Amino acid sequence: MPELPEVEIIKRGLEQKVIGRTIADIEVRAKKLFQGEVSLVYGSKVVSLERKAKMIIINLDNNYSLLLHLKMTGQLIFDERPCDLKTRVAGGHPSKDLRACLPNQFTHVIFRFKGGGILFFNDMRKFGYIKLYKTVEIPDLKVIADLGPDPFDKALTPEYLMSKIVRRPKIKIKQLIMDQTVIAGVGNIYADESLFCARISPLRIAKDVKRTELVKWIDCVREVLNFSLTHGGSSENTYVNVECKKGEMQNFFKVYRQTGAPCPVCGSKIIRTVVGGRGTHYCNACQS
DNA sequence: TGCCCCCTGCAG
DNA sequence: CTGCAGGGGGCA
Repeated sequence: MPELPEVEIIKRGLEQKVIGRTIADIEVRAKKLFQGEVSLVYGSKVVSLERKAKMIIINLDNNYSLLLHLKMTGQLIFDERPCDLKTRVAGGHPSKDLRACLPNQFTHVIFRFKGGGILFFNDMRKFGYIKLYKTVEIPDLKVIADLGPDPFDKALTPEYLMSKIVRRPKIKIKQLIMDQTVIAGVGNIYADESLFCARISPLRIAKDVKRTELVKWIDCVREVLNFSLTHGGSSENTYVNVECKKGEMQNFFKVYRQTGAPCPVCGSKIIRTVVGGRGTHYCNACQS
């Protein structure tokens, strides 16, 4: 579900809530979604958070780190209530905002903090995960080490993209920009929206995309991601922030899931097709 | 490089 | 009922 803006918003929200708090208890309801020995985490304090592509890393003060991926439907919800660590019963009722998120049959992992505060990991489709590693191991994990630059990183240049394209002469531009080893954090929504912004068809063979178009696309992807960040991310489906609030970006989609609707630029109908097994939306008149 | 799959819910 | 869903690993 969440792509770069949504994960970034969750990460920023979590920073405000959990940095400096001590993890007293972890309740793992779905074993599959938590890999590692929970007791290694008990008594450790959260020192910092990082986002890498669509992953969140929670660094602890005992030389361990938690690596989280929300995949399609993961949610991280923070509840300020105090909690009895023996009975695992929270005091009082969740706030009105949280009620829609807490806890439900999709709550698979629950962190309880010393002195109060509960973090819920919900995931309807159970694709997400939390994994415990030694902090020093994180940079060498394949899923981290292989990542391309963040879209806002100055290392993302047309020359860099062209260097990636050379090795894969048949790849379509949309598949290229969704490859996390090329660019970290762009998923289906922002691939479609950024390509529309740059007037590049998602079906174009990447090697046929001109340098000037790549320059435009880099501007566009940054613009689209920033726009989404300022509008709270996309909540077309299950995305909510740590306070269980939806974003508004879905109200501003120009092509994504707008099949049959008029193109906001030229009025012709938005088309849906499939690229790399993913629903792909574009304007055949504006994008070539 | 393309397809299947993990899992569950929802729209048509 | 079928098809679809924003991720991405594993397989041929």
